[in-house]
Amino acid sequence: MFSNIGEWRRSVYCGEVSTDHIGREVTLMGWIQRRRDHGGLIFIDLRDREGIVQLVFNPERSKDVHERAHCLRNEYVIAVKGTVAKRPEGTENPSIRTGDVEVIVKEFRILNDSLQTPFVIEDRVEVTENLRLKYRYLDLRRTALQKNLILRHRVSMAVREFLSREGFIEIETPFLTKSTPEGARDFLVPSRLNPGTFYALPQSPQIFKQILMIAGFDRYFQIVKCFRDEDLRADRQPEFTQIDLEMSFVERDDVMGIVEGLLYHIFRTAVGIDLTLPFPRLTHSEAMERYGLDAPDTRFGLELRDVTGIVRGSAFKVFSDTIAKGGIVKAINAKGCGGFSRKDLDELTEYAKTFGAKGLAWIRILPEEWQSPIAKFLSDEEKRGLTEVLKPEPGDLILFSADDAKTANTVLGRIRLKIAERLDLIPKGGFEFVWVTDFPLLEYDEGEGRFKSVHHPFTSPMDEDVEKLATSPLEVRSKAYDIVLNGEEIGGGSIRIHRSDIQEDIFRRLGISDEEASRRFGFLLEALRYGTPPHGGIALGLDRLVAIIAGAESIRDVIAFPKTQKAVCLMSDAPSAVDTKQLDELSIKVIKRT
RNA sequence: GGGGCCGUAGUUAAGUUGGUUAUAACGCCGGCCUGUCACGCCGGAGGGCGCGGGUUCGAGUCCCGUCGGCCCCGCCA
Repeated sequence: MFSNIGEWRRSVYCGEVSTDHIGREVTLMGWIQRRRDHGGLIFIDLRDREGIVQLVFNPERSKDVHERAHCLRNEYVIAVKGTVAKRPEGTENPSIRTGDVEVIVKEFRILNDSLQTPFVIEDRVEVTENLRLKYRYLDLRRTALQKNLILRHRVSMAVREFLSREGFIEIETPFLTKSTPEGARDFLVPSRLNPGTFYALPQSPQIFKQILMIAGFDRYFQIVKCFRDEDLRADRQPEFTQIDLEMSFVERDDVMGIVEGLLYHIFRTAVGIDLTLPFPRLTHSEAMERYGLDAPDTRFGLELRDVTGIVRGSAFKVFSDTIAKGGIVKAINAKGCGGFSRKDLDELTEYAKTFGAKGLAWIRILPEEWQSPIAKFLSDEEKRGLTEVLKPEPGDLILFSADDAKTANTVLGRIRLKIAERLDLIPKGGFEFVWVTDFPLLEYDEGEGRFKSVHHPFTSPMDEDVEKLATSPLEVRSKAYDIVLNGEEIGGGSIRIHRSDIQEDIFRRLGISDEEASRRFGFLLEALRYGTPPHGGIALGLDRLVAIIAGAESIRDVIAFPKTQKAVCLMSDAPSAVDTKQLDELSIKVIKRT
């Protein structure tokens, strides 16, 4: 039954057979997508990477070939020789690219059969994700995923083209590297040759790329896997890919300019869209004030308003007490949401609570009155103030969050997104970029009782804020910048500290002792003393970028072999236990925990 | 560490206040069919409801536990 391909070689991809081939003999190799057996005529859709084409087995052409075609089933792999013909008038299929032609089969070889697949290989067939992940090789046969991975390839090519042209040199950095104390949890790799010691997989090539700048490469880039052992999300995998780059003798605008050029080139060549440059910029505090989040979705309005000044002395104690304690009150006018039911509002409140809100105050704007549990506490003056700021009209819904600034903003920022989703305010198919700049350098970690870097400890403070490091460290801004696309952070970078004295000072302020700093980062601190040029860079999340371009819900749909939320590969069943012998060689003993 | 949703033929789903033999569509198998393309028509096979307990005369339906998938909070310099 089976044949080898022998001397047969593909002459054209199934999806590329066109009217140009009419009358010519072609050789195709592919998978059987579907069989339509009319008893007489048999039609088979043959699929390969580029698409499908209809094969015709006609008993009048060859009784033998037609006879043999009866045993063909879905996902069998066959090679076909036949003549391309224009389809008879009226039988064209405009829904496929090859729909004007068909291949009259003269001869075919069955290269392999297939079990019945656990699910049908078709985009419109919805299958649960665990099944898709277990049979990833079948899932990847579907055109949607093939398209995504081909898009990903085109984006990668565009990156290499553009950055090479701009003088960036692609240099590989080690995967077996050193654990760093700050940041995410490391994946560790035991060293057999050095029992009891471990490499860490890189969370990013950060230090290596800085050292490449010290080494004088001037411009570096890499499309590189990074590893972080943290919990997964729709947009987070334990291993993910960064477009990593670093430049010497630059300031912030130079890096941002290169990234804008890079994204322009990516969208131009891989997507066919001309972006408008430059991208708008927001400072971090502006983003927080107007959108409540440091990754604002600027595709729609519905901006947050600060009403702290209006309700400072309010009889509604939740407002006035919060403000008295240093908090703020933010409000949003959800246009046209006045019809939200009590249940809707309760659900919204529950949602708000997941982000730390204690509650969510609301006012329904009716033609004659403001309907709300808090309306009776609001003075006429407060109502006037709110009216001026929020411009409420009958049918609107006003929502408030009162809390410390960060919580109040976050809560209402999330509510803003929820409302926009519900009101269908988010334009489909668009790409809105925005830079977020002027991040604080440090934040205070209550849990650990120390300062932490907002970006990373190598980020340079703003020159004009350096002296505030000693007096009011939380007010020091950094030379960090994030690039946000459609409300998702797709990259972040900064100008780095290029002086060892400042770097040591920052480590001290982060509560990292000189001893620890030298143990963990000693090689960097030493390198910084040997003529380090000013430098900075950025890393873009390739998975996220491609996912957004592809319109994918999750980055799993743009990664060939992704892991589940428990970081398991359902296809290969990694991670798994290993032989005691392997552990012995590594001087590792597994402790069972109850 | 926590919250929510989900798990029923190969697949996707339905399954009433617990009550005869667990439904449907697609897929699969067989037959018929020379212009279909989500081909059509006829016929057929296929599951005991993720797993383990419990309540009950009786459990996909209720309870407890457990495993797995997804979304989210924390976490992700």
